[in-house]
Amino acid sequence: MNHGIRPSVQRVAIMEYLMKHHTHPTVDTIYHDLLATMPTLSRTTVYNTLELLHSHNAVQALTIDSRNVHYDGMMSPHAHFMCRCCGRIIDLPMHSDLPANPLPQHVSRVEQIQLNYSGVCDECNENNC
Amino acid sequence: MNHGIRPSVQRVAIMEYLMKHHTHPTVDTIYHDLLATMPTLSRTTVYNTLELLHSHNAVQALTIDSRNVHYDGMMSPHAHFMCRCCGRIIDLPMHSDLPANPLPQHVSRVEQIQLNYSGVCDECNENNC
DNA sequence: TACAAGTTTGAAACGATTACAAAGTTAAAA
DNA sequence: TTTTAACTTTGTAATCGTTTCAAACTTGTA
Repeated sequence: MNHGIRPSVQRVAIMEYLMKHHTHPTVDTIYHDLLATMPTLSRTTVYNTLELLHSHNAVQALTIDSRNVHYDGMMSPHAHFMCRCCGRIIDLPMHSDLPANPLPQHVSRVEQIQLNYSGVCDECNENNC
Repeated sequence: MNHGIRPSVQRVAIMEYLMKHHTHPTVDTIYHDLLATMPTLSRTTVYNTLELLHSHNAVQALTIDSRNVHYDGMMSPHAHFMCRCCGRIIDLPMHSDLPANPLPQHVSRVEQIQLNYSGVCDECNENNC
């Protein structure tokens, strides 16, 4: 559960935040939400911790949004959809057990796979936003 | 071929650059390379043009790299691999005709799909970089 | 209790991208 | 042609997510 990472108060709070909220938050969202209960929290700590968690494979760093990185505490294989209107990111099942293994040419090690969809979500489509 | 876009000198140069170079360049790479032959080219024009081409589905905007957007003039379905050491992005075949159609729940319109791998490329693995 | 290693913090720097207004270009009407 | 309006390019300045860095703080261990 702690992935060999020393569990400081801040790190635990950030990891718990990601386990609880499956909203694919950005650094800033996490920072602002946690600030309510941890008034001394620094944005840098959030950056550092997410980088640490990511490098220990405890969280995913989603690059679906070119504007900023989103984080995801759910590590089981699934895809993501981002609505280009409201920006929301939602989880999608990943049917096919994707081409992970037959190691592609020129590639020695595959460490991460992301399957990203984008378009318009139901809600935005109705509000033709 | 021109996707309903008025073909200014700059736009044609940028589109041709992407058709010729399958290196998934960033805005800055395109800007610098074209500057050699178009000394008055502005970085803003490159941004504007790529946004225009992208919105007309003439090019892909790859979000595989959280640092900056890369562009790809090849529109046939294929996946990408980015080496975390050298940063190079290479094309991979996309075997399985991916889950595009059975429209996922909560999604009204899928406009783009990206399948992104990352890890270490052969070359970097040898130079254990 | 003291020290060293590790962690957090906040300010400053960085760099990709966007906003904006002025100058330039193009196309079509008169 | 000439005029005019619409479109395009340009360069500067602003924005904002992220990184850098050093000082202050905390923790575990000697």
